[in-house]
Amino acid sequence: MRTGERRPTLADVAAQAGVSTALASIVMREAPGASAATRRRVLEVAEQLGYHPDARARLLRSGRSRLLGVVFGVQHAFHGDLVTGLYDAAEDLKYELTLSAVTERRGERRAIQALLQDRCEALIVLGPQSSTASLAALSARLPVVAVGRGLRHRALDVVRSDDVLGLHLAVDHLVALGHRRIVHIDGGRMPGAAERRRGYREAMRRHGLDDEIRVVPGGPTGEDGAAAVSLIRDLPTAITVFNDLASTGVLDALRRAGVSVPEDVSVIGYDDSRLARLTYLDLTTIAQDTASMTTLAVTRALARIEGEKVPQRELVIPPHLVPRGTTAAL
Amino acid sequence: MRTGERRPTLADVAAQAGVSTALASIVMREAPGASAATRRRVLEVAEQLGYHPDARARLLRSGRSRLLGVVFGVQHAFHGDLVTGLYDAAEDLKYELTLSAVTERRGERRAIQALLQDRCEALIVLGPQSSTASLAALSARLPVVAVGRGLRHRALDVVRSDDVLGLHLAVDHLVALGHRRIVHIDGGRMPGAAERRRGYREAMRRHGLDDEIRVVPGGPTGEDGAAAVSLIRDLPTAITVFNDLASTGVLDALRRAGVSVPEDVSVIGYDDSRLARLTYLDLTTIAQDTASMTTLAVTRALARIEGEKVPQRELVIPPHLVPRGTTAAL
DNA sequence: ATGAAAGCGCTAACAG
DNA sequence: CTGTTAGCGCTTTCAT
Repeated sequence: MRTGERRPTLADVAAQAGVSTALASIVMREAPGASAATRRRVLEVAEQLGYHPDARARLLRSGRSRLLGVVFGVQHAFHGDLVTGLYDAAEDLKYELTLSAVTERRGERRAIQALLQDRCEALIVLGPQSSTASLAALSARLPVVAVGRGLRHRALDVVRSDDVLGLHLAVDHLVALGHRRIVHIDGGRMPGAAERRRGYREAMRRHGLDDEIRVVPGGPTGEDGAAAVSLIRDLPTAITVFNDLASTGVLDALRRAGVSVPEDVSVIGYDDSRLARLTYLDLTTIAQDTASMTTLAVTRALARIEGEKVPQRELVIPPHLVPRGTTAAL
Repeated sequence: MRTGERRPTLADVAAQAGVSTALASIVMREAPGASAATRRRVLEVAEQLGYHPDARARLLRSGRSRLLGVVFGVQHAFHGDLVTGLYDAAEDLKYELTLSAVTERRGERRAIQALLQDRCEALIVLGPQSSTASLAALSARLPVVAVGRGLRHRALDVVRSDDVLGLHLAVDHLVALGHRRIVHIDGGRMPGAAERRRGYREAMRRHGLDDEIRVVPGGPTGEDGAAAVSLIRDLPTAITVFNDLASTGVLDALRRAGVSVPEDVSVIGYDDSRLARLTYLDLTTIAQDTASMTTLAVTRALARIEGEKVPQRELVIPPHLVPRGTTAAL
């Protein structure tokens, strides 16, 4: 189906339009310095020949790639939201995004390697798994922005959600509804778990509920949530859970135990994932502000590329509560 | 943190190692024609200098990009599985994958455009949304493989799952368990819905259950599934549902109605999504063979690039049943 | 086994 | 406004 001929080059277009390649180049990249007539003619020929500029040659010559590398987990629903936001944020800036996925068999190291070969000018790593040290080493080569995980290193920019605040919001909401006996189901060693745990404890204390503090070991999966429920000694009136997925396990375990939500027990998740939005789950949850996070990540990457001075390496974005059907007044 | 110096080029490595760039090039791309000693020395210097080959220059010179463009929906969980499979399939071939995401605000057209500028040699489009005509037009420029949606056009390669067979398997499974009164909840106008509907009807007839055929209008979402349940007149003993997500709605609606699964009613979903695998859902479902689909998609793309003759434009992969906890003998 | 030279498709100086 | 010249960093003949 394909024509055997090679694809047209700028030289072809130029020749066909009867101008030099330099002039054709000016037209193609909409640079000033070509007459309207020429401009029209070149564009016409380009269209007719089906010419598409060769991004690689272009970038090779201009010395810069104008590429922002994004490392993301392709199985990770939340990363999908972030990638969407990143595209939006990069939209009008004259930078392109290039994606490199982390899969079960393709580690973060390989994903990053591919991006380096593409000569990206900065890296935005979603939920980085590499060691702080190795990312910091990378940052000697190009700016690295970590999103969603709080790495502490002077060479790394970090954009993350304020997980401590997230649990403050959750507990405040429950207390406002009259709850006092509130249990937190923990996320173990997952990124963010420590902060959420701390946020829970702080908020409980702030409300004078020191004696009610109960942290039950859990994890990130539905099973973890379900298992955690069975560890709870006397049923509280409300539960804050590490994330939405674990919450679904919690909801299911409660239901099996004959406990109604939110009549008997209120439940709050974390992430505002698609799961939480399912109408029949209708999970009250804490939403991370992906729009702000992605915009800031891109802005920060560009600032580093341009060599601007930036005041702080870490940007902490406040999340917000999304009240839905799994929380109710006592 | 970054050193101000430009990144090392092959010439730097060559000079430092005391060889020509040509020789250094041979070493870097593991081509034959360099002594072990040279090889070692060059590699050593490269490592020490932190040299990374410039993919763009490399490809520019060699005239080919050895790039396979992949268009995928970043929000689409199933696409995540496919992308993972594609990376695996491309692993040992000397082609690289380059991803371009479709988001709510970044249409398939833009995603494809970016890939064209990257000089991909073939396009693999997951769940294409563009018109058959526009994809066919594209295929005049480079091979296009559509995955997961059955486009019928002589210029397009298609790799998809056999949805008709999928529902045969579902119905057969239920019949083997003693079910006869089996309802199908439909997917409306979604890709694959028509085939699944047809597969249901065919299988029912094959089992002599013509009189039991009941197709209830539904859709792809959880809500659709829940709504469909309320449309069912007299409760059957089993339900086949368009997909897993809708199945969760079905399960929830049944539960609310006091119907136990699988004791009273068996339910089968479709996709074997992560949802289905959640232990507390434990949904019996039909799994698409993503490994085969992705392997074949890559193989086919390469065959087209190499200009091989291929017997058929459409590859239909059989799915398989994943028996779990939502189906039981009558 | 190694090196010299040419050039991939394009853009950036500089001339005119 | 337009053309000429020189590469970007690499691979590929073709010599040696």
